[in-house]
Amino acid sequence: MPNRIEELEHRTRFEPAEVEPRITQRWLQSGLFHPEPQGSAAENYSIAIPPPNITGSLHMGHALNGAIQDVLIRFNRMQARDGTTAQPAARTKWILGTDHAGIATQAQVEKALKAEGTSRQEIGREAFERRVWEWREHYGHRIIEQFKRLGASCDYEEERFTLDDGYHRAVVKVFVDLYEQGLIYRDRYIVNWDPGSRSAISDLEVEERRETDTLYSIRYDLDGADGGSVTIATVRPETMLGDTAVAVNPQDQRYRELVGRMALLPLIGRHLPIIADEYVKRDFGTGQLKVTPAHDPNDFEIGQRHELEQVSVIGEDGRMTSEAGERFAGLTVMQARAAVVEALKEEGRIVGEEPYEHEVPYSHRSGERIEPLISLQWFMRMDELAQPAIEAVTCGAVRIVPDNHRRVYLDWMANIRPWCISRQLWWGHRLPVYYCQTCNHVHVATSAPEHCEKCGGELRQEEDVLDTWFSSALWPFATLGWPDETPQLQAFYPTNVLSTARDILFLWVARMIMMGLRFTGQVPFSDVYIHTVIQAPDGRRMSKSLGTGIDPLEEIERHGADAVRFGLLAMSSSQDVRYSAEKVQQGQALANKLFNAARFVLLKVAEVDVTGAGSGEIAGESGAVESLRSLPRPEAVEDRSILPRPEAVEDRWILSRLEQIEADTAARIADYDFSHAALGLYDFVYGELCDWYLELVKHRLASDGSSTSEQDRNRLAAILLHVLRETVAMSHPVMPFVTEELWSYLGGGNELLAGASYPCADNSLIDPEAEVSMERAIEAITLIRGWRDSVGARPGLIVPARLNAKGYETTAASVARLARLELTSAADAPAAVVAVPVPGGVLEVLSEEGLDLQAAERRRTGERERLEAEIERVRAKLANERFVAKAPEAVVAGERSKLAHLEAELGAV
RNA sequence: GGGCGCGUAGCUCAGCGGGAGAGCGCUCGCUUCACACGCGAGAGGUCGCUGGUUCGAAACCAGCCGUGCCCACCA
Repeated sequence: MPNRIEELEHRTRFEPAEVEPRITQRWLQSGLFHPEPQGSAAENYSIAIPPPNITGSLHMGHALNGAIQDVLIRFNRMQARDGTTAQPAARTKWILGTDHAGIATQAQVEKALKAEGTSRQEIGREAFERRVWEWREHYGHRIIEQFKRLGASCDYEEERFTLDDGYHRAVVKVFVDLYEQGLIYRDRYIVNWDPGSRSAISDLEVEERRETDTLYSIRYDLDGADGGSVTIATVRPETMLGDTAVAVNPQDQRYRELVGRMALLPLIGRHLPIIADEYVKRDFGTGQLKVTPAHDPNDFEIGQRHELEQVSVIGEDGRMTSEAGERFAGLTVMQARAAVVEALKEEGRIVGEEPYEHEVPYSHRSGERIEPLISLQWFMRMDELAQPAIEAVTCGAVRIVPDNHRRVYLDWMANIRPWCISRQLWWGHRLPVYYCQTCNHVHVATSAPEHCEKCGGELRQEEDVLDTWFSSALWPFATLGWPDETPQLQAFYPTNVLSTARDILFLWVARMIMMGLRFTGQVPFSDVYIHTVIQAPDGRRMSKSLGTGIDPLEEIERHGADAVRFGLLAMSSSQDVRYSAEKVQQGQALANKLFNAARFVLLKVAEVDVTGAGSGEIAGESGAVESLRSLPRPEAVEDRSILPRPEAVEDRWILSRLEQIEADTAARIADYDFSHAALGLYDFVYGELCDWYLELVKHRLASDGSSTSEQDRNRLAAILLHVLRETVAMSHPVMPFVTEELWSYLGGGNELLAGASYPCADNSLIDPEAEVSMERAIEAITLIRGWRDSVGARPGLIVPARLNAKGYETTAASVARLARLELTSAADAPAAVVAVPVPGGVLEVLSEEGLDLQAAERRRTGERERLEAEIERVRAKLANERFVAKAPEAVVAGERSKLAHLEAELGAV
């Protein structure tokens, strides 16, 4: 041990690049991340990672969410290993895997093929699929490696893939079951057609862009001898070739007479019935609308209501079809638009043109403009699935954090629409649907039937694959072996929390809840945590295409994984936040500070140890240091011998602060308040432990031994080691690498910190019989003065805490201000002292318990009493007639709801 | 159009009923034997605007302005 500590002498900095790979190795070899499936999900803790795309590379969102989940996982793993409980250790598992990402992956491989001068059509489906699998073998694990660099403690030994064999079985079973239950069906429907990928894509993959186009007003003549015309407005004149009606609002007096007559479609000459439909807005344009059921979703619905013909003039390749007429067939949509306008102008039919700004749909994936088209697709009916998923959230079986997203979820679910689940791709789960080549009979089955059950004819499997989100929706249970009742499923399903960004709340989260309930009868997770979105430093969205992305891996390279984790967690406060390199820097500084504080203590303590003495009174037979090292944790803490001498106020103070920060950090992590958890650690380590406590205590460790007894030095060494160990252990979920490294010196064994137990706040260290009294505080001041004088430091401020006229306790800072006004040197300090300065001019109040007053108050009264006091206050306010009469309705209502809230909280305590 | 955020020091953000704060940046001074990824001392703010509630508002309420995100079928 001494040798190892000596080597610290020269490591004056924490070097992530040197430490991280070494630590990662140890973790991976330890098997700590791979729990055996035992016990029930209620006893265990699990998180299913949002599976990154195999095409993906770690971006800021992954890094943040990775850090968040890892904090939860590590924190809970450390809870689970708490040796103080008699129960068998619970298991903690972070379920890992990747998503096959249909469109994105296919696009990647197609790009590669193109570079080789070929195409998927050319090589055929089978060869193409082989190519994609090869691609996946090569590149598909990159992102997993990147998660390792982040320090993410996933179960790397059981990596799943949304397209592996077992997973496919789950997907097929779900499809077949839902088909048999009548929820999956085939229909002609207008879909968002992406000409780029030649596939239908979901509403959720459509991105609207604001563009300025021309709004044309076009005159259509009426059929009949009496002349007359209607004027319609459109930004897409090319679609008029597919018009099959003209519509007006039924309430529109102006056009009563027109309904039932016919208009003539210019250029084509088709007869268009004039119909009345509520959809038409009377005040837009002329209030006369052209209806193109085949190329506009709204018109499609109007068409359904009025049984209109559907004329498709745009094909799946994004070009005009023969239905558009010889003149236009084969043109691209934009070419056709110009040609149609020109033709109409020749006929003098354009009666108005104005610039018009509107939203134009683009494919999220291919970037091409969406063409709404009619095609034959597979759909899933959602209303029946949605109902239980709505109840799960309203009754609290699934808790959405922060809860303002609840309403968004519920609103969306209440208005849910059928889901188009088929995609015209080659990469994905091919639908388990088989068509008879002879009689067209449709078979849906888990395994391919040999012949048509009706006519015995040849069968051919559906070409389409399922929307990627179909398989993702099964993630939390399909990864654990469902539909088999595996031990994994039993031990880890349902999972505890799903952490994700809010943009896939519907795309993914809602669907997992629906599928989980339908197929397992249980919610897939009890909490949904919606994390912050990190924007680029300039406030724009971080995106590769905008060039605003910041690569987290580069940041890790530069500052270390701990620093990046700390920074991201510290940033994750509100809904959107800008990336702040400074927070990462702050994290780096903290890692280094912690490292050096530990180094200092270890080197000093080693000296103390060498002097060897130690007395039985302190900590058993040998010196405090040795005994502390060898003792397992709980005993060490409960060993009263490490309690400080009553007069050592600063010891009592740091120990009580330690207990407080432990309680706070644990509570913050449990509350998903990661930024305060991280920043709280920073404040403690910097502001209290290093700036203040270590500075105060230095002279007591001085090796010349002039000012302190050997006994005190031993005792102090024990306290220092204790504080340091707990601080390091407590910081581990946020900064796993430095802390693991330090644990190899502090841990007293070969145990990894990742597998150790989380320190729990322990009030036994705050001995009620040894409260810091006024007299003792004075002694503390004497001590501090002595130290200050000995190092020649400037006089600090030493002031009393006091109550103001109203009886409120003043805060530390207000005391500071008072002190600054009234005192200029320590010599003027009043005799009764309960507050002391810390470097930098900030004051920390030492109460009679040696703590800050609020914390002391909390401990004294307890949570229940605090709530009761709060409730009493609010009740009194509501009982005040003047208040109720004069305050705005909303204020009173606010107080009432606050009261209700507090009462509920009290009930929960 | 609806919903949800955010506007506090030059920058990024805490604070959310009684003191205007942190990190970074800036100025000055430190080879103080854990740490220059450090230590000490400073400068810097009508807490977006207007009203209201209150003994007291950066914080609570209303309205406005600015800004960002999500959802939505207005041709």
